[in-house]
Amino acid sequence: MSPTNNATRRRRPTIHDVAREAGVSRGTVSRVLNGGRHVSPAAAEAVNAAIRRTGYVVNRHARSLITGRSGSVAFLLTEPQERFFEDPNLGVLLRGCTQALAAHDIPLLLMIAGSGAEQRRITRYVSAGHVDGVLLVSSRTGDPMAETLVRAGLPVVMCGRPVGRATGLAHVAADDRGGARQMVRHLLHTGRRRVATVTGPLDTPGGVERLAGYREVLAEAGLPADEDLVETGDYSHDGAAAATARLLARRPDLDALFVASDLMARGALAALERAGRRVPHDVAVGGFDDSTAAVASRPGLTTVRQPWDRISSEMVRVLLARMAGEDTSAVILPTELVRRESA
Amino acid sequence: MSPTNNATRRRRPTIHDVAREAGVSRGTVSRVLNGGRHVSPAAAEAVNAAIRRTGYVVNRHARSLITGRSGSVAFLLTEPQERFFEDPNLGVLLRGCTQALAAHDIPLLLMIAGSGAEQRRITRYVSAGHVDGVLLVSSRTGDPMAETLVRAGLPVVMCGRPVGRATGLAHVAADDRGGARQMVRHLLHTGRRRVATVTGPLDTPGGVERLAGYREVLAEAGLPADEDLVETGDYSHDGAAAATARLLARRPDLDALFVASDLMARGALAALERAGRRVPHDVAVGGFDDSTAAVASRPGLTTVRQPWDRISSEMVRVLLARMAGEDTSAVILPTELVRRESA
DNA sequence: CTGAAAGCGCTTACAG
DNA sequence: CTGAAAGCGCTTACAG
Repeated sequence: MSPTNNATRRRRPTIHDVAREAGVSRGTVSRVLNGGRHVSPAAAEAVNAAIRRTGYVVNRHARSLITGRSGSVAFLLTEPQERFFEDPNLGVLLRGCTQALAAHDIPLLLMIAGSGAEQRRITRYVSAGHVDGVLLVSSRTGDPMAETLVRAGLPVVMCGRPVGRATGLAHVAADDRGGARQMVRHLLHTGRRRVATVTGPLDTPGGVERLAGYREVLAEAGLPADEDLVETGDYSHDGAAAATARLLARRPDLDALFVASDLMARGALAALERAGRRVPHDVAVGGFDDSTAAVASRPGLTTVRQPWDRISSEMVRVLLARMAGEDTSAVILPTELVRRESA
Repeated sequence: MSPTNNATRRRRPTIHDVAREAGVSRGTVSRVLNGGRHVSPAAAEAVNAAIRRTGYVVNRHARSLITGRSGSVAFLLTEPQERFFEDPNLGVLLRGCTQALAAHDIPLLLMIAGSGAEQRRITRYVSAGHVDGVLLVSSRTGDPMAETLVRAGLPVVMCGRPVGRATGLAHVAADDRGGARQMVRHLLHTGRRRVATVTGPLDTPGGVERLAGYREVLAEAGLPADEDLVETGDYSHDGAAAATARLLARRPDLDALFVASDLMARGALAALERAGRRVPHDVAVGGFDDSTAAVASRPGLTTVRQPWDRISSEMVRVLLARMAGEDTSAVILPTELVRRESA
């Protein structure tokens, strides 16, 4: 049938071969494999030697069948597909999670739930016990999958603070509000007083929290709340350019602009250039993310770094803890202001 | 032990429950599950109804244990980690493969082999039969994993033409040479005669093939081969900027530049701007990829589109064919010239 | 077309 | 500490 699959490959050694080779029972081999409790040093030694000689590798399917655990974890993305093109953080996150799991010898299943049909298919698959836990990435609120998975009894850890229904979902996030505060405070320190903002979508944690941080700092500085200085963006380059143009139309005197992502900040820079504003001379611009877009930007973008490498490793740590029955909940990680030319 | 894992979840129905419910034997249920050969319509009907009533979902571990197939596929990346940051095509490819496999209900395991230790770990895992096939992405030549996996009897499909030892490895690739030919021909059509190029690394197919296309077209046009017009880049923004500066130093009169990737073309544009050259007036610039970088670039980048969505679907199609024992080999897909302002 | 039975490779109480 | 045995949930010849 499948020449490459079966005929070619020779039979792999089983636990039985190892037991015979080591002169012990299969039970003893299994005990060595699973931590070596209740095994004499001599027996353990003999088994390990036999494993080396035979090249034995455990058959995970057999193990899973009896333990009821799959030994794998899902990285579930419930995003409109464009994010994969646009958001470089996603790649960093995915890589970080893959490698953190690899250190525990746990494979990562990548699942992308765009359409409703895909969501149902994945829910079925995951609920059937094919993975032991889920790393969930979905910026939008009201994502029905989070609740579904939790109700199915699956350990779930989200990336980012869940907006909307406060399910007490475990999550790992950067301190969005604190990061926004750092940036706006910096803009005020450079002497700006008419600080506008282009927010993220207000059904995303980044949208809500960064706007909140912006408002807090302005209020603390005794500056009036002015809704003319606030525009909502959609995390896209062009959307932010349009939002910036609207801000300039309403408030031609604005002297600083806090944009809730680097990609959007690039759009804002383009709009400012078209409007003849010099950056940072006329308008100081601050972004968020410290993505490659921030470095490549001209002028270089002053921005807020999110600790993506730590976010991924913490997500894995929390998920493994939950899979072991512990009840860790939220982890919030600090951000860092990165100064370049734009502000 | 694990409250979220076991206690909470109730026992899932097995094939035995379905058989009892349908009033048939477990063998018959299994036959219905596996295509319904040798099953009477009445029995199939009863089984399907019972599956619906019980909410039965097959236990893949049990199935795998007996069939010897895992029902999953690996997406294996053997890249220096930066590519995940820099190359947006990778995300598109990964998403495309995930979804093409999902249509066949085949989960994708993401594996990233950076270090040698990781390569060995993954080789062991994969060779142990934990996946049925491998989608391999590694632009560098001489990747030892490809050969190792093939020798282990695993169906493998590479993304991009394998450079170096011609193992007759199955692969899917864009027509790099043809794409380069389209671009250089276009530059000549606009009246340019001193066409320089920044290549990709010459141990990558994109580096080798796009350079070959460039040379072919110049030769066909009767232009002299001039090695002063050729610089090797490293697929990075800054590397390409430096390469462009070297070209300008050697050949200040160059009037066109073919850059082997959009990201590098951005670097080239920056270098040209620093040197006071206007694009396209003084120097026409062409990129490769049609990535988001091409759209965001100012001026908009004329480039060559690679059909990434088709590449991913073809990779999956060829891999599934190989897993079924068929012997498909290479698929080369056509590229398309995308005209914007830079050339 | 269908049932009874063997067996995939492992883990885990249960005795000793 | 260790072995013998049961059993996880399926698939697949083998008879009928």
